[in-house]
Formats: sequence, C-alpha cells, structure tokens
Amino acid sequence: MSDKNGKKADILAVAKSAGVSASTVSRYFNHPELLKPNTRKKIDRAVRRTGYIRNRAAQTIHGIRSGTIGVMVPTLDHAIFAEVVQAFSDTVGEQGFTILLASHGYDLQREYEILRKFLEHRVDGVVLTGLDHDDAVFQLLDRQEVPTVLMWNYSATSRYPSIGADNELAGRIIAEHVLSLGHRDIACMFPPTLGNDRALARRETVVDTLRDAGVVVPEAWMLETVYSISVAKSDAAQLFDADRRPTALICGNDILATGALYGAAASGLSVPQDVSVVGIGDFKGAADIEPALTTVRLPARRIGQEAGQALAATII
Amino acid sequence: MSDKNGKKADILAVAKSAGVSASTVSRYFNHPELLKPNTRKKIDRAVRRTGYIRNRAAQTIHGIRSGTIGVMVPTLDHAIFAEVVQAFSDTVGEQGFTILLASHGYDLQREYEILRKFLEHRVDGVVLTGLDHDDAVFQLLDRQEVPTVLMWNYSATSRYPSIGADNELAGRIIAEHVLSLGHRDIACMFPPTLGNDRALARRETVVDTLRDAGVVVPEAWMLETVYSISVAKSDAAQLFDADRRPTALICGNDILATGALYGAAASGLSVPQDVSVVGIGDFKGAADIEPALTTVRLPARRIGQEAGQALAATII
DNA sequence: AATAGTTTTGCAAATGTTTTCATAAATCGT
DNA sequence: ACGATTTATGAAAACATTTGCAAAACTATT
Repeated sequence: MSDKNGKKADILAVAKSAGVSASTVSRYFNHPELLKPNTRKKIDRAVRRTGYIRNRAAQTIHGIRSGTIGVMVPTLDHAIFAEVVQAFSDTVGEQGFTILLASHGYDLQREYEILRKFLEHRVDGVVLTGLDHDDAVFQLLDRQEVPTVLMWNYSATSRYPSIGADNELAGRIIAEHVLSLGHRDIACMFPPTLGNDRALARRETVVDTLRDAGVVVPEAWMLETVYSISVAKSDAAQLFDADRRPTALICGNDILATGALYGAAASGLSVPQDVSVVGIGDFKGAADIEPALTTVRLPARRIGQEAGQALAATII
Repeated sequence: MSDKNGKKADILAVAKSAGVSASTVSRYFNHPELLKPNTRKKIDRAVRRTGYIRNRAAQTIHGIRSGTIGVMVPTLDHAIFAEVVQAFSDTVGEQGFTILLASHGYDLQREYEILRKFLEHRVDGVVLTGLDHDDAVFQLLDRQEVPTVLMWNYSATSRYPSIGADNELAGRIIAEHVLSLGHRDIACMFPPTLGNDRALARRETVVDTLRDAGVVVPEAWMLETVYSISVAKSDAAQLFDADRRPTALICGNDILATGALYGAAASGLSVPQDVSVVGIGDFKGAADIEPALTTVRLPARRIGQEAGQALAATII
C-alpha cells in the first residue's frame, strides 16, 4: 500500500509519486479547477497510494485559517451546557470548523489561561459563556483581534456580540407567575453566584420582582445550593420539614427544581397541592417529570446554533 | 503597549525588542535553563511589551507535539457522554493538552471524516467511543500510528486499548437482580442498537441471562425506544396500560428508566409495589429519583479519567 | 596574562505547505 | 504551419518556528 519509505507522506512524496511538482499537488487541494483533468487523476491516485493527509499546521503558518474555534464553557457536567456545545459544534462543523473545547469550572483565572492556549493554536474564533469575564480576557481578545461571541446571555451592551437568553426576563416571568398563583410565602433556591453572572442575574430579578409586589423572602428561605439533584433534594426536604414552610419554591435551574420535587415527595408533600415548585429551565426533560414541573425554558439548542452561525459568519 | 507596528508579534519581533536573536527567544520558551538569568529577564519584558503569543502551528511542523487530542463521542446530548468528556478533558488538560471535540451522531461514515480532520490537525492522540468502528477508521489509525484509546466499553480483545465498563457484566447483573426479586413477567426497553455496540451488548446479555433462567421476553415487551424521557414515558405508559402487563421493566439506560418511572406514575401504578423498574445506569441523579431507581451504575467520570491518563501516558 | 574549559548565544538549515512569477505546453485563428 | 493567446505547470520565496553547529563570551587554572 504505502510507498516503500517508512515516513509519513508529505506533499513532496505525493508529488514524486504522481510525477508532478509540489505546487501542483497543493493546487490539487486548493484550486483543483486549475488542473488538467488528467493531472488531477494522477494526483488522486498518488494521494491514495501514499495515504497522504494534509498538514493543517503547515497551512496555518501562512495565515490561512486554522479551521478551529475555541469554545469555553464553565463545565459540561450541566446537561444544558453540553446541549449548547453540541448544537454549536454541529452548526460550525457544517462549515468545516472543528472545535477546541475547554471548561474552566467557574475559575476566571483559568479562563484566561485557556484562552491563551486557544490563541496559541491560532483559533479562527472564540466563544465564551456568559457576559462577565476577567478584564485580562477582554484585553487579550481586543489585542489579538480574534472574532468572538459571548453566548448564553444576551445583552445589547455587552463588550462583544452576545447571543443568548435574557436572564432578567426569565427571572421576572417566573416570579410573576408564582405571584399570580397567589403565593406570598415564597422561598428561593439558587446555585452559588460567584463567577456565574447568569445565575446572579436571574436571582436578582426574581428577588426584585417579588419585592416590588411586596413579598420579602426571609433570609432562611434564600437557599444557596450547588448544582446537584441530591443536595437540592435534602436542602428542600429540610426547608419543607421546618415549622414554618413556604407555599412556593422558585429554583434557579431545573436540576435544583428536580431535586426540590423529590425533596417535597420525601417530606410527604404533594406538588402542586401542598407546595408549588417552579424552575428557570435548563433541562430538557422538565416537562416530562411527574408531577410536571413549571419552568421558563431556555432555548439551549437555539443559542448554540445562532452563536455558531454568527461566529462562522464573521470569520468567513 | 504593543510595539508600534500594527502586525501581530512573532518571535522575531520579540527578539528585536529584547536585543537578542530569534533562537534565544525560542530557547527562552523551550529550554529556559540554558539562558543567563539576565537575558531571560530581558526577553520576559520583551514578551510582555509585544504581547507575543507562541504559534503552535509553527512548532507542530517540526514534529513537535501539537498538544491536542481528538475526542469523538456519538453525541453530547446524553449527559453521560458529556460527563465522560468533562472528566477526560480535565485529566489531559493538566498535562497541557487541549481537546478537539466532535460528535458523529452514530454515523460511522461521519466518524471517518472527522477522524481525518483530527489527523489533518495532527492530534497527538485520539479517543473513540465504543469498540466497534468502520474498518476504514482502524486502517487510518494503524497507518498514521496515532496513539488511540477506545473508551466506554472494555474488552480484552479490542483492536486498540479499551477503557470502560464491561457492558456484558452490567447486563447480567441487572437481569439476575430482577430474577432474584422473583419476577417472571419481564419487559425490556432499550435504545436503538444500530451503530451502538454498548446498548447491543447490554441487551443481548440481559436477554440471554433471562433465557438461561427460563424466562422468555415476548416480542411485544421488547421495546426499542429512542433516548428521550418523554418518548420513554409514553412507551412505558402504553406498555403498562395493556391488558397483560409485566411486573418488571429493565431499561437500557437511565433516561429510559426515568421516563418509564414517570410512565408508571401516569398509568397509576406505584413503583416498586405494582411494578419494578430498573436501569443500567448512565445518569448521575438516578439514586435521588423518588421513588429511587435501582441501577447498575456506569462510572463515567472514572472512565474519562482513566482514558485520559492512559492516552497521555502513551503520548508522553 | 595566557590557556583550557565551560557556558551562552547566533547563524543557517530545516520543517510542510502556499503563492507569485515565470516558463512551457496547448489551443486558436488564420 | 505560424504566431498570438490562453492554460497548465514548476521553481523559488515566504511563513514562524526549532535545532545542530560553531563562534563568542565568560571562568577557572596555572
């Protein structure tokens, strides 16, 4: 099969094998219409014979696009981010891009390091999750002039183009929904907001909306719970087992809401008769949970797609 | 800040700015111990001043490692794969690798195309999901001699080193568990097995184990259900609403099991009194579901870690 | 102060490709 | 069959880096 010599084939090996020059082989890949059909065929055979695979690194140093996009998410352990990444990857994949993926685990310093790595690889574009980032990150992006999109949240005034949901709106909608059901004793369960502008935005709007309606959430009912069904379950159970318990619980994401639902069941309460549980929706399966969970659904798939389209468009 | 000229800094710009040669700057990054502390400092300053970022592409064409690993999964929409990827990425990230991620959506032809892309990028290693792949894929790997690990399933006789769970074992365990509870009327719900050797292995062992115990699953009780809570819910509800219904349902993964649980609830059956539902466990939250779901847990995180360690070890 | 030995640095070649420019080959009109 | 165009190909320079080798700059020893 492979040409005798052991080394992996480069463009010169192909050229030799086809009896043409390296330039012609290069053109075979990049401007095939310039070649005579006959030469094209010869090279085609030589490529097969040698098992040649183009070396993108060598192309990239000519300033040609690397064909990669750096994607940074806080974590893939939240199904919702995985979904966004999947949609993004599919979308840009159609245009021939491959994604470099990394997660920073809500550590802003690590985000900077990873971004540097991306840039070393000369990515053609970068996607970050959320609007807030270390200033060093923005400076690096400015300086390197790499096309960038911020996804997940939307804000008209973000420092780079942003594509995503309006978390304030989501927070307001869910709070108003709970109020409209007549609840006044309302508890909140949100993930830690440090380095997480999405959760922060939602929580603040919820609290503000409730306050505007004259409902104040007691300190003890403002739960900060990590993204985990089992932790949410036990936190919720504890909340519901207390002497005075809320009639509604607003959860910052659907994992928390799911856990809260199980917590209610474990405390012998039935939803929604004894207590209302609502979530700001991350999670695909929310609607199917029994009892059904009321959520504001965040369109993860659509966000990934649109971010992909937007970024690809600015690159090409 | 940046040196006057608008172009992005290359190693020569840094050299000029520091008053040394390009070779010395190169050594500053690759063999700093060879430099005089004083020159090191000069270059350090020059790097900051110019905002230089190394170009991995230029290094890679010298046969130096690209620092990337190609990771291929069927999809990220299944939380379980996202979890594996996260663990893998964290593990190899510590060793300085960045991952190129792509999903093939159970399409073997696409897997081949993506692998070629990976190789064009000169990845230092490749991870594929599952043991079965197109022969062209294996040939390409053989020929390019790129370190490869198959993850998710384990088999001692796999064509490349494999790291993962023993799906046959998992299938047998769950089947024996159900039998030991005294069930004889048993239904199965598995995902489509086309291009999915994991699910296939599990299903076959379950059926074989049951048959060995004298239990035959009727055709109508062998459900093939796509990975979706809502579809699983309605399929299960239909199964439970029939005239003759099974006393136990074995599910191929935890999404199906979760859906089945909701389906039972929707049919007015309580678990586990009226019907047993068990899963072969993918899903982190399984233990917290109320009522608790019995599952054979697949250690996704650990698989990702070990695959990462194994691959990194063969690369370095 | 001269010599030998060691450490630090620079020069130039090499890496695998693309691209510009020049040249050779093919095509066309007469 | 001839020159004039047009088309197809090759040679060489360019890209951003690393590295082997040799020169230069130090140190230590006498």
